[in-house]
Amino acid sequence: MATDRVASPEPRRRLSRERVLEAAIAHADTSGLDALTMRSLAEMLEVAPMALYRHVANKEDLIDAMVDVVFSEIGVPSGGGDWKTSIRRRAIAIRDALSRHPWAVGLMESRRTPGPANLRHHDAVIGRLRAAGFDVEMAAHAYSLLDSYIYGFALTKLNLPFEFAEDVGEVAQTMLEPFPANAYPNLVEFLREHVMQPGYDYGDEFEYGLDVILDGLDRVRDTAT
Amino acid sequence: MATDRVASPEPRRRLSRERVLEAAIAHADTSGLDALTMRSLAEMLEVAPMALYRHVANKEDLIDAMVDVVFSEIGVPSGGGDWKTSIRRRAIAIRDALSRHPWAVGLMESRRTPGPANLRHHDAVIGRLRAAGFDVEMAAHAYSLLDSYIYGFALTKLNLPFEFAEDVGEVAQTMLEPFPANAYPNLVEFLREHVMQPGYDYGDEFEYGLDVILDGLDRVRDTAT
DNA sequence: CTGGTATGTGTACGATGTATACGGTAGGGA
DNA sequence: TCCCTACCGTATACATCGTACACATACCAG
Repeated sequence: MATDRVASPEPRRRLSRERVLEAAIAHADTSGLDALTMRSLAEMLEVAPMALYRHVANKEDLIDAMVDVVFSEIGVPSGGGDWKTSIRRRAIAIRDALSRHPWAVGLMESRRTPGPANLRHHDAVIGRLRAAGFDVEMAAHAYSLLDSYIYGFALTKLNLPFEFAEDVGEVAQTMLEPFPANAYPNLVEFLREHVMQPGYDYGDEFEYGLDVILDGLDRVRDTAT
Repeated sequence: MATDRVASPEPRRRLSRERVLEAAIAHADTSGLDALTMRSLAEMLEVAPMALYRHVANKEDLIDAMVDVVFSEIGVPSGGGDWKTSIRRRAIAIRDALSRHPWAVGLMESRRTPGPANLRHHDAVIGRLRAAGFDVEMAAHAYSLLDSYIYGFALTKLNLPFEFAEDVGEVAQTMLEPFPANAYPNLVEFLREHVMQPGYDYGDEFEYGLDVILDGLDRVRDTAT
C-alpha cells in the first residue's frame, strides 16, 4: 500500500475557526447572506456540515464573528488633526467596508455579544469626539446622527432596485408599468432628468450628505463652546 | 338535523387578501418577522397553510403587500406652509410607522415591485421639495440625506441591544464582562454618564439630528437660490 | 505502543416554503 | 328545485435548512 501520508498532494488542511470565517465571508460577499448555509459553507471547505460545529457554536455565533471581522477592517479613527477630517475618514471607511461586505449592513449594530473590534471601534470614536470638544451629551447627538446616516445610506444603497444608469431605465419602466401613465409626474421627472442621466451613480450622494452633517455638527459645537 | 346554517355561532368567515394582510401585520408587529411563517399565519386564521396561497402568490408577495400598507399609513406630506415643517412631519410619520411596525425597517426601500402607496409617497415628497425651490439635483441630495438618516435611525434603534435605561446596566455589564476592566474607558464613561442616566431614551435623539439636517439643507438651498 | 482528547462523519429530526391533486360549497341558470 | 361549474380550502408530500447525537478517526503525551 502506498501510504505516503507525507507527500499527499492535498494535505487536507485542518479546519480552524479562521478558515471557517474566511470562507464564510468570501461566500457571503459573492453570493449574499441567504446563500450562506452551513451546508454550502461545508462544501466549500470540503468537510461534512457538522464539522463546522467544532469551530463555531452555531450560525449565530458564526455571524457574530463575521461582523467583528468587518469592524476590524474598518479600524479606528486616527488621533491627530482636525476632528472633521478623521471622523470623515471613518465614515468613508465604514461605507467602503460595507460595500465590500454588503451582507453586514443591518447586522453591524445588532450584535448582542459585540466582539473586541466592535467595542474598540466605538470606544475610539467616542474618544475622538470628546477630544474634539464635544461634551458627553453632544457626543451622543453627533454619534447618533453620524451612524444613522452612514448605516442608513448603506441600507438604502443596498436596497436600491438598480445598480447602474443602464439598468435604471428598464427597472423604472417595469416599476411604473402597472399604473396609469402620468400617475406619478414628479417621480417620472426625477427619474428621467436625474437618475437616468449618463454617469449617474447613487453612491456619489454619500459624501454630499456627510459634509452637510459634519458642517452642521461643527456649527453646534462652536455655539456650545 | 339542526342544520341551522344561519345562526352558527362562528360563521367561519371567508378568507380574503385583506384578512390575510391584517393578520400578517398584527403577527409581525407582536412577534417579529422571523415568527411570521406561513404555518403560524394559517393557524391564526384557523385555516390550513395552503389556503393562504389562494390570496397571496407566495411569501415574497405577502411581504410586498405588507410594506405597501405601511407606506399607506405614512401618507404624503401636506402641501401648504413651510417646507421644513411638512418634511419634518413626514420624517416623524415614518419614524412612528416604523416603530409600530419594526419588521418593516430594512424592507421599505427594497421592494422591486413597489406598491401604489409607495410610489405615491415618493412622488409627493419629490414634488414637495421641488415646490420649495430645490432643483432636481438638490432635491436628490436632500432626499438621499433625509431618507438615509430616517431609515438609518430606525435601523440602529431597532438593533439597539437595550430598550430602556433599566436594562442598560445589565446589558452593558454582560457586554463588557469578557474583557479586561478599563479596556474601553471612553465607552464606559459614555455608558455611565449618559446612557444609564435616568430618563434616557435613545428615541429622543431622532429629532435633534433631524433638525441639524433640515437646517443644513435650508442653508444650502438659500445659497443656491 | 497506548490511551485519551480533539476533530471530522453519518444519520436523523423537526421546521420551513410551496407544488400538486383532491374535496366541498356557493350561487346562478335550467 | 336541481345541478353544474368556478372558486376556495385541505391533505399530502418534497426539498432544504439548522443542528442534536452517537460514532470513527487522527493526533499527541506518557
